[in-house]
Amino acid sequence: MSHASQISLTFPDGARRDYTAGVTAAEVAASIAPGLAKRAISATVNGAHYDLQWPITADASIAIHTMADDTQALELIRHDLAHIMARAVQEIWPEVKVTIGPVRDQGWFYDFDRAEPFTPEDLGAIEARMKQIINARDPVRTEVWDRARALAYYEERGEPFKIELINRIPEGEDLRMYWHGAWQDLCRGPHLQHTGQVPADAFKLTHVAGAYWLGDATRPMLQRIYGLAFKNREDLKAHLTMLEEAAKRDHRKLGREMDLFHLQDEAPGMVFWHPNGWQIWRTLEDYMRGRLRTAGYKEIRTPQVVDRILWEKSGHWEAYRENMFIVEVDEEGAKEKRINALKPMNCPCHVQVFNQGLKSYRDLPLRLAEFGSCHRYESSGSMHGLMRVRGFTQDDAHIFCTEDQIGSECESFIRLLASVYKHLGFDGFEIKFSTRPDVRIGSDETWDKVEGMLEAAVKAAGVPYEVDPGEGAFYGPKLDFKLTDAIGRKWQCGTFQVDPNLPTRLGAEYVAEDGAKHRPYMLHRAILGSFERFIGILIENYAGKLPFWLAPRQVVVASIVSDADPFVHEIVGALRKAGVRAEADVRNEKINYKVREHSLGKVPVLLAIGMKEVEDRSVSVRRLGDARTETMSFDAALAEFGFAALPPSD
RNA sequence: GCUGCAGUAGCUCAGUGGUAGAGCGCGUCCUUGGUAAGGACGAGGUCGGGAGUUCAAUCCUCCCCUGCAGCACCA
Repeated sequence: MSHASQISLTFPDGARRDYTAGVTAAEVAASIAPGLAKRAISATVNGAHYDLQWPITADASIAIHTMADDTQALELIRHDLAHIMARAVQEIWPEVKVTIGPVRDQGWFYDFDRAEPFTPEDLGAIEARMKQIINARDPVRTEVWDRARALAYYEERGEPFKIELINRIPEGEDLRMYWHGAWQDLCRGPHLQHTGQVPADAFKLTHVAGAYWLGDATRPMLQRIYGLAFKNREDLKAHLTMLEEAAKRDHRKLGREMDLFHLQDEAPGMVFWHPNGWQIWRTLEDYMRGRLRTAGYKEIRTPQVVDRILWEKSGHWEAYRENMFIVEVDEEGAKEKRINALKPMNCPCHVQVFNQGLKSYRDLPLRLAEFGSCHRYESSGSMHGLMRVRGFTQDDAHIFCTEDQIGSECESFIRLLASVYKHLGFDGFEIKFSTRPDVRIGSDETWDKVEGMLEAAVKAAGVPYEVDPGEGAFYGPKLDFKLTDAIGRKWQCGTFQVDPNLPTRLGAEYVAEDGAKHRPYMLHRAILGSFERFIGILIENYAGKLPFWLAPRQVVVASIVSDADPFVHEIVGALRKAGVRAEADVRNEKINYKVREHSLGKVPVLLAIGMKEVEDRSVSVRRLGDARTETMSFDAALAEFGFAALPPSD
């Protein structure tokens, strides 16, 4: 076909070299240095990641990767492992149908269609077979096939999922077929040169779980096998250790150990708070109440059970009924049952408060806050400890304002949120700015205006944000705030949404300077999101070791000998008077036992009191996580812990 | 909601077609011990709920509930 024309490749250091068109990255690497040729694994050409064998036909920028490039190396290793696993599965069970197997965080998965479930023993067998395939150092080859050939091939093999995939690939696009030894799979690549390049001791099949074909709940349920893979054994071990650490932080486990809360069958998704857990809640609520008061919010309280008439007006009955707890009541003398619903959100009730009496523009912005208890019928499979529940309380507020107040309200909200997160131990958070979705209400003009205001406000707050196009609510754009916890997980907690819709539906209006009635904007906003979930996040973030001011039991004063008991009680009394949550431990146990028990109970400070302390009116201080002890005077202890018990302030 | 797995003492878990065990915890007693488990004795279970098979079910079968891992959902 084409005669040998020259192309020019630009390297990361800016150097250019000329090659014959159709040159492969492997050949390019060889032309630079034999050592590089040997170590090369793939190449990035014009920003896209390719195999070494892929021909380069035009001028391009190129970077040759070796195993030293973590991002590319891990992608290739994990991607090849997906194929190797699928091959191993089909070698063991030829009747199993293959589907897709992408790379994901820390590893990969592959979805299979098989009548019998995979067992843990099966995973072991698959893993063993995978190691054989790796050790065989089978070459990885690729070919471009035309559609008809690929369809015929999979038709013959009886692979309906692959056929569907091919039919979903746009006409005219190349179909690439990859061989790992004699086994082949439709794949866009890239891959390593041979299976032996995959480290045989740095992967592990972890578990199997159901997953819908193409993520669609109406399609067949497949079996997804998950694997973890790294460049070497040490990295794998480190990751497994990290997973163990994360499991130790599980708030469900810590919640039991620290006696914070429980859940039981009779009330799925509803939390029974124990004294220790409820103490955390109240500390957090009091703190938030203080922050909201200074920020100019008014706290209100609205009903739990509200007639369906209001939900019909607000649109919830139509759009959200599936998720609502319905309460039917036989009213005296009534022909029909009265239908109520437990409120799933607070906004309609807040509009009712706004609507009482005539509001003037002088009342705006009106910030109505409620620690609003809501109930949502979440699907059974989605509940998870405190993180996803059916009964929860939001730190909710709705700001009724004019259009030109949106910007400044947003800005001060972001400042408040950042300060609260910082106080609660989360330094980092990210902002997602979600813009107009395809399906929406309101004019493009309004959207332009409101989006512009929101964006300007985020910019003014001086915090980085990402635009998430089309992800806004149907009624308006929003900001979502995701904080990062101590082990790098992200949690979406805060939100700020502009809503010109609900005030219209529920008839909110105010009298403006012109004497006419106008529609206010309504801003939905939350900082913590839900108390339940946020407390779960706090527990996991701190691995149960809450900072002093949040800890349910802050100080335990433990006697070493019972002759010290009167002084112990005196200390506890004085600490409580100073605002410290203190408890006495005068049980007939040795001090070793008490130290162990309260350390496991995550009490920040233990004061041990023996006769020495009684004699010079001092305390022996032992702080959580520190085996050293320190002696200080009774008065010094009172001053220190009384101060430490105060909530943080700027 | 879907797929798979699970539910035995307060907790963690073992176990068996003939109505059950350990450790921790709990109670009582002894012990007053100086910074991560002192000792002895004791109490405690309708083996998640219902139905079926069986002479007999905690164990086998079916249904339900709840939980766990994912998937889907999260206006």
